[in-house]
Amino acid sequence: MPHTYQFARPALTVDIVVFGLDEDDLQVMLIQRDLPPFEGEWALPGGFVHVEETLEEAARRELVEETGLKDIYLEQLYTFGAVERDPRERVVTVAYYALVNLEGHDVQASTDARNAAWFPVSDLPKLAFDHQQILDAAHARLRGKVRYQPIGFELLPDRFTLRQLQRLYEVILDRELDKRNFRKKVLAMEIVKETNEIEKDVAHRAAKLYRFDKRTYDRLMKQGFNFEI
Amino acid sequence: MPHTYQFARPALTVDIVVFGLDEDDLQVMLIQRDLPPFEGEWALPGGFVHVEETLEEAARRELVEETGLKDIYLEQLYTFGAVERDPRERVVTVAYYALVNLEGHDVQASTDARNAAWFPVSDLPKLAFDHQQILDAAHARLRGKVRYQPIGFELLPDRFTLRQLQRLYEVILDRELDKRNFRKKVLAMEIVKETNEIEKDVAHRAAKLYRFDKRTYDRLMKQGFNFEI
DNA sequence: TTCCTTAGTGTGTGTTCGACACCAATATGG
DNA sequence: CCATATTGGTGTCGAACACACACTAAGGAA
Repeated sequence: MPHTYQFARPALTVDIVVFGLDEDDLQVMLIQRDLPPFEGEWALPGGFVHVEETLEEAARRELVEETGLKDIYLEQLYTFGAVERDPRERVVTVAYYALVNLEGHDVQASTDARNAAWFPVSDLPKLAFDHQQILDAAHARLRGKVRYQPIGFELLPDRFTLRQLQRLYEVILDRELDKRNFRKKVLAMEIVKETNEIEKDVAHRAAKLYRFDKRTYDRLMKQGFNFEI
Repeated sequence: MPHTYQFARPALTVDIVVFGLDEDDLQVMLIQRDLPPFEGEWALPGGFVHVEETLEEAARRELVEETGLKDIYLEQLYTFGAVERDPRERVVTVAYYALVNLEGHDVQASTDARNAAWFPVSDLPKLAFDHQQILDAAHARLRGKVRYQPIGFELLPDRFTLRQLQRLYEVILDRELDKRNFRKKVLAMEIVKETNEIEKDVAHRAAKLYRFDKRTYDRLMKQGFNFEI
């Protein structure tokens, strides 16, 4: 069923940078390509935008198809339109980034006959197309955003310890933070609430579990704040 | 010369929100449409992306064609992809925003047989398509960005007074700032340099003219800073 | 020369940032 | 059961910064 237009049109795709938090690493979900070009190389999940779906719908659809991930935090990153970024033809891609916590979501590493896997951002394989550039942009955005928005909670399980939250920030910012100052700051902005529960099955003193205060969280998410920790 | 593809493709356009600074208002450049749909209504400058040009090239080309503006500060804003945003067919648009100073650039209000004009953001006509939404997003971005990047200098002439700079910030942030604290802060970050010149033709004490220190400016532009004034 | 308008300048107070060290609780292993 | 290893949890002090605030200086206009 061919479609004809008066002027040539670039193809339009979405690509998604999915960040996940491991015990001590920031990870990214990659797909091994089973078709040329770049056959066998690793690439970001993504695909063509259908005419009857929005960009975000396309991103969510591709995520489910290729990785099984759904109902996750997703945000538009940037649109990449270099003329030669795909060797076959002109392809413009709208990049999104996603945050998931590796414990909560059931990640089917392989669906759609493709090979999917997590890689630590600090040790990535060579990526197809300009996907390294897209990933760098997403990482930079994450680092920048964390300073003025309470982003990143999506990377943690529902109940978490303050230590986990701190490590999240340390991994994203790539530097160590002072424990006392961190706790002071986080508690002061009232973004988390103590629960009655404590950690289980740890070989040391168990930490209290916290959860976000959704109200404060959403408010700060909108108006921004200053997290120069 | 028709072009045929196996699957239907959305059309791809760029739209540009051009901000300019008047004596006391933040303004936006709009184009009056001479074709349906929305014939006669005002819209953002923009147009189709050609297959052999990048997105930014398309934005700059359309700006020259429709407003005569060139060599200006331009930054990608967001990509809008709602299915029904154009009543004719599926059109995805990559929005950019631009900053110019109204004194420096020779703005041909009308080129390309179209009617172009500046409007204060506080008093806009009804806009075609979803352009009001795009404009709101650009305005929000400008307000947000001004807090952590020395953006906005592009809105001023080459030499300017600190009073002008302050009014720029006041207009963007939409609140009054303390003169002494403002000057203290701006001078402390060494982003501007005093010149030997002073204002001319003013009916009161003439102010010193300043210009940016390009080195500091570019550095802060990259690494960001904190402008919670 | 008087008046009007904007330019230009400094201090003090409260708040926040950032550096820094020790005891508490629990599991493990001898 | 005692020792040890590991992480949890807490407070203070000095420095830097944010913010509120009011008067004199300069120049043109009437």
